[in-house]
Amino acid sequence: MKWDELEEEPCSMARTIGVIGDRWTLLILRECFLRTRRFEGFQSALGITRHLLAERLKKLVRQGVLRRIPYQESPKRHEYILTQKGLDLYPIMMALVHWGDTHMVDERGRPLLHEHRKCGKMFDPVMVCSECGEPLSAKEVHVHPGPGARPALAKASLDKKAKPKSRRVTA
Amino acid sequence: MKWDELEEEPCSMARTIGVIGDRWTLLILRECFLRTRRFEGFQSALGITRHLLAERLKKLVRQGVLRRIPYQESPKRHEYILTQKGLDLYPIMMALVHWGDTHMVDERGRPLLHEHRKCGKMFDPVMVCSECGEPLSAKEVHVHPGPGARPALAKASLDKKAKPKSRRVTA
DNA sequence: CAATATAGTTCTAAAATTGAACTGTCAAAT
DNA sequence: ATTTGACAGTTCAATTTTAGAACTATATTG
Repeated sequence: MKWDELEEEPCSMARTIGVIGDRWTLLILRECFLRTRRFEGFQSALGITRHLLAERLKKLVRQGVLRRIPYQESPKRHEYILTQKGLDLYPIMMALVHWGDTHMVDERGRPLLHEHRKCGKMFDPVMVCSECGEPLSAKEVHVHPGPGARPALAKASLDKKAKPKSRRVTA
Repeated sequence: MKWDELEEEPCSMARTIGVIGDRWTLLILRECFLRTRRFEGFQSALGITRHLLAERLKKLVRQGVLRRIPYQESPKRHEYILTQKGLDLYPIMMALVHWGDTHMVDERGRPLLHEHRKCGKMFDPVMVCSECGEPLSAKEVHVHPGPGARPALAKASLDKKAKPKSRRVTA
């Protein structure tokens, strides 16, 4: 499967993965949330090759996750800042950090603590139901096909002998 | 940077990315949450090459995200099911889906809807502060070094001439 | 006995990533 | 006036990963 195909899958998770689902992109986004804005900043913070960094930044701009804005003329220089679409990735970032905090810390404890400005306390992120406010767990959630679901495959038309070139990516 | 180095970074996000931060692994995990358990099931649902699938499943088992359990003798067959550590990835999955639902849907709408058993309603996942229950956004959160933080680099010891083989990955 | 199902392994070709050097503009230092 | 350094990339060969296809192995079904 090519990676641009991912974004056309009828699956929101696959589409998201098509945009941010690779290792360097996720690390670049971490830096964005830690207020890194410039090429050299990303490069020296991450040790990514300049080639890949340029490539990934270009893609994130194309996708509307980052905006490239000039911060000086002559020589023209730009910085990369999160758009609203990019800022909306925050829950994903926090979920990743929290899982690491829960399952991947060593004896020394957490590398970072998070303080919530509004209440002034150190906190963990909790994912809750928008309707009832209760914390979510996989077992309490049922999925239903939505309006954008792939139409159910007609079982009768599935010829066992046919060798499809690539199989579906969505359940 | 090698990928096993990621897991030793003093950054919970980098460590998490080291475990689940590649495209196929994320898609495999999506299938796990949709109740796929067997090799052929993953393969035909995803169209992943058998080689990579075997490799990724092995890694997820090694990391304690999946458990490999026999479901028949002769020929010995196993299925892959989520451990608690794996189930704890649920908020990450939901955050990915929700971002896609918000920013990547086409005219037809969402591919999947989610029903919360407890309250019976279709919902969106919302990330809130564990202490005050308010929804979180990047601007309201401040980070502090935790007990497992990398000790601050002594500025004086940074020799500009020294060419470090690989730069730090953590801010 | 041949075909099918399941869960892999092995191999080669193609694609992505690394590492290192190179380009170009401008400001500051010698 | 010339060299040095900061910044933001680009280019290219070598290595690593992934894709695609075929093959192995065990047991059941027709």
